Amino acid sequence: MASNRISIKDVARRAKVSITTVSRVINKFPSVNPRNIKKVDQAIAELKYRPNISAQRLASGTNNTIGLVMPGYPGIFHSFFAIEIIRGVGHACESLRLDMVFHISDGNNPLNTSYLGGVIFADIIENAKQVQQAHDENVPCLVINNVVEDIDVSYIAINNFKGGKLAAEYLVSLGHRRIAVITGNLRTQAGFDRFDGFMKGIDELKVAISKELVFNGDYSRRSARQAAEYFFSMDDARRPTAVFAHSDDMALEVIAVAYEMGIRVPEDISVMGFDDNPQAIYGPVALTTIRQPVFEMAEKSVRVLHEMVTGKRDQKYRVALDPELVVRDSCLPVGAS
Amino acid sequence: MASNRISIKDVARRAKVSITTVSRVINKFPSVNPRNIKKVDQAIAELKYRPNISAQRLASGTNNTIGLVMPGYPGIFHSFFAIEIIRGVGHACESLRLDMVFHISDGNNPLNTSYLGGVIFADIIENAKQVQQAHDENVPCLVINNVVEDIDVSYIAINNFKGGKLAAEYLVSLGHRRIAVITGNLRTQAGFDRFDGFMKGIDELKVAISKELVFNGDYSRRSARQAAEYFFSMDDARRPTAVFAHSDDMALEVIAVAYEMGIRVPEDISVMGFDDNPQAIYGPVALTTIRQPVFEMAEKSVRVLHEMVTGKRDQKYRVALDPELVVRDSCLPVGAS
DNA sequence: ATGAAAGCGCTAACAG
DNA sequence: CTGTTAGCGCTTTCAT
Repeated sequence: MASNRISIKDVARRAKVSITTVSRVINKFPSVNPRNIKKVDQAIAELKYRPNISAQRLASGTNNTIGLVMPGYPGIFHSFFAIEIIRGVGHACESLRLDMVFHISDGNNPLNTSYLGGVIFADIIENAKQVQQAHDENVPCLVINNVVEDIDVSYIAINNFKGGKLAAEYLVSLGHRRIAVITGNLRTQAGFDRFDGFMKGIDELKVAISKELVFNGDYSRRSARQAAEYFFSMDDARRPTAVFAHSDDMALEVIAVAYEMGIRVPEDISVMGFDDNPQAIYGPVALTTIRQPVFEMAEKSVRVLHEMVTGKRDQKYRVALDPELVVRDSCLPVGAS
Repeated sequence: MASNRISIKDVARRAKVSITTVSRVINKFPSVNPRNIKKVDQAIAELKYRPNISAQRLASGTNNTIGLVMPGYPGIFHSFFAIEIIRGVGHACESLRLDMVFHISDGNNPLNTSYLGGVIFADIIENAKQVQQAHDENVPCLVINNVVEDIDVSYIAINNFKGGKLAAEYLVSLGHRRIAVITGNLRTQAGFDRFDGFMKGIDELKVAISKELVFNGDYSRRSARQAAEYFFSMDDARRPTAVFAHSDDMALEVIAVAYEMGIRVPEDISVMGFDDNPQAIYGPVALTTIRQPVFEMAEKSVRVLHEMVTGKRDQKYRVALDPELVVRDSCLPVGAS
């Protein structure tokens, strides 16, 4: 432990008051004589005193540490999603003066929640047990990016179904009929729902999509490249006129492959992404995409959790935020080149 | 605080032993009767008991929480560097059973280190004060990615100067004479050193580089795109035959722009990166780059810090790791197309 | 407005 | 191998 030898006693002695008074000024009780406040503040400064948080927590029985547990599967850290979550949660913790302890988990080791005021699960992938456990242990918890039905916990999710549908409707409205899709990891709820929403949307509009235009990706650029090479090597009659990638990153890769092969976007083919990653604005074409408010979701999750931890909220918080269509330059009506 | 009412006393009562014995089995003391271990473990399981970490810390005077403070400037979170740091630190904490509290900082608010066993600073950008403060407060701390001379702290850095030089030497050995460079943020030590090393390397080899071939970037893809457009619009006599981007991300963007403009890599122009980002292997050409072991550096930093925190290391740890050249397919001898 | 004293839940001598 | 007893540094009654 850091040499933090000076304790509240030293401060009290130096300020010639009781430790209780010192405690009071530390915790900004209103009932302290201004003179004493001054003396104590001065003593604190001179002694470079910093309260021992473990002691504070033990004595007060409070805990403003929250855990952020992220699925640890390979590649997640390179995704826009993960970064935005970390940023959003980190930012909110900073402003609420909460400590965030960060956990990468593959779901195998049980989570030690004993020193956590609450925990935020960034998606549930292979680690539903941990959520169940936290819930069983009565630790306030909240799940991000996942509509959870089987456990009675709070969540803030994105309506990915609607996002997929939005994409389908937009592309079809542009006259596209041969629309390829590069899915995310279908074993995740987000991946599945986007695909599901897209297909249902297509279906409702009486358009059919052949199986060969569905490429099972995994959010990686690598899988997008494979998909693009596959689609672009098709002969004219079968080749898609539009491709909907389930992440902006993948869409960007599709565009890159297109240019490498001398195919222009959007003139020769329309490309649509999902995320609204700012990176996607500065390429050769600004990307048309489905925006999902990840940062906001992450921030909100901290605020809600904090309310639960502090007892200001007793009931569960369960919402699915709507994504929205962001039209930029990478999609054109079919035949408009 | 999470309802964690059951305490060590309850366990002791239930197992019919003293709380000390319970404490001993919790902390895996070797000297406990197997029978008692069993009884205690059972009681713990039945009661769903989880020790109160604040109490443990207060009583033992230890603290296995470490802080990771990252500079909060825009864009950092989208960099390979930041992600690798988080991954590496997170991973090492996981295996050392340390808690990592994550801090995004613009360097303005002072850092509260009172509950931190130690602190890792991921680079120093605008926040040298915080490092100084932690050092003054006697909190074990370690700086990553920065050779720090003016404060007496430990650091693990990368020899970026050497990295830049390596790039210069390789490109020159390939016969290139008009070599463009897209720098990172020159106000960071890493950015400056890479550039410095590169220029010195060029210089030693008696090659001159005109000012117009130096583009002041900032690690963003956006700046790389600007740079590429600028370089590629030059007439044949002035146009560079190779470009060295100070990050793989930027190099990838250069390649993308090249293909968009019908310029082939490496046939028409050689491109070199810096990082060894796995993303850079799957593009149209596998990227030749300078590898810097960021993940390893991050992991190592946790281990070293942990030694400092636990008193197993008393002197400062100060190293600069060597980067290495990774030759793949994006650079060709000049005129070899 | 202030202080004395009793814990918070646990670990660490110290005996036995 | 086990239990008793002090604290760790702070907050919180309860008096004053």
